[in-house]
Amino acid sequence: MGRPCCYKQKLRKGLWSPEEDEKLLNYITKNGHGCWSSVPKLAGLNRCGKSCRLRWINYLRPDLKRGAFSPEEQNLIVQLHAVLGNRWSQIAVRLPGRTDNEIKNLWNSCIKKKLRVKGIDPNTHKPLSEVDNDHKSPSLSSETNQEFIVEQPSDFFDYLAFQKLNSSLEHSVSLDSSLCSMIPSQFKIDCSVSKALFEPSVTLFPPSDNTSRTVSEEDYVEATEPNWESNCGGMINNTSSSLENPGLEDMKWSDEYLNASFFTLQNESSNTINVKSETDFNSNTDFPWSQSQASDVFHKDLQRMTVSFGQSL
DNA sequence: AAGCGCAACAACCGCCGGCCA
DNA sequence: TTGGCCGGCGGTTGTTGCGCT
Repeated sequence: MGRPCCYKQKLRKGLWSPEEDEKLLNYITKNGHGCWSSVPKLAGLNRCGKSCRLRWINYLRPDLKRGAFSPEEQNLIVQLHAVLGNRWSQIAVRLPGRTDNEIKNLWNSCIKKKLRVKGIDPNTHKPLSEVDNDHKSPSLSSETNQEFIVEQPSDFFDYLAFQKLNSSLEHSVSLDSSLCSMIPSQFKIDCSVSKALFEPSVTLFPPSDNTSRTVSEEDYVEATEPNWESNCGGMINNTSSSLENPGLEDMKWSDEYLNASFFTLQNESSNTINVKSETDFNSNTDFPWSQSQASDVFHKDLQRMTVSFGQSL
């Protein structure tokens, strides 16, 4: 555990030369990567397999999108971060052509700062003033570099990052019934009794054109003056399935769940904001990776969620 | 021109989980 | 069941380029 790879050999480290890039690119183009540990030897590189893998994934892969992140992409990252936290690889799956490393760097170097300037805590996606008041809250270790760590099962809604109780709704968030049924039983009371209000996904940029967007224009939050009261909102719809399903611990991660929309944001005009389900993403013909790969990722993610909340669903 | 600070990007490190003998 | 190997992930550090003084 933790042993540096290829520690016995004197392998080259640091920046990659154009010659090394060419060797690796040529080799993988012709042969595929196969077992990464054998790639450097076969490609004639004095690098460890891990380094080759990273170079390929983050730089040489032909399906990478080059150039700056668009405002739409940045908004999407913020929205996804609110849901997924620091799971960069999960976020990257939803941004075709972008790598987890790239997104992580953008977040740490740029987006974090922009959110703070706009008075939003990048860890919790709450207004900074609220976060200050929440310092005693055990739910988030915001003072450490372990961002967005859910420490208690009771923080299920913190995990979803839209947590907020409020009775005045203009926008509602309704969990898909199938997802609601996955919520561990100890949270059911929140589903059925309280209106768990969801803060909106924060956007850094106003919609600039009519390109495909995850969030409808009506739901754009004026970033310069965040109006949580009017934009937050929603409740986790309790459904009969969630109440009447007594055997959560026996529940399996069936295709039905995997194909279900993760959740849907609704505003009063019935426009919907879909946080796309894996199925939606898979249907994107531009998506460079296989459906099974993406599905696996989603499956894994959901399993992690259950582990996080100490339940086997 | 030199020095400095900062932002962006690239790469490494340590850990974890899955797989397999 | 156990231990080693491997790939993947997220945090962190190092490097580079640019603007400012």
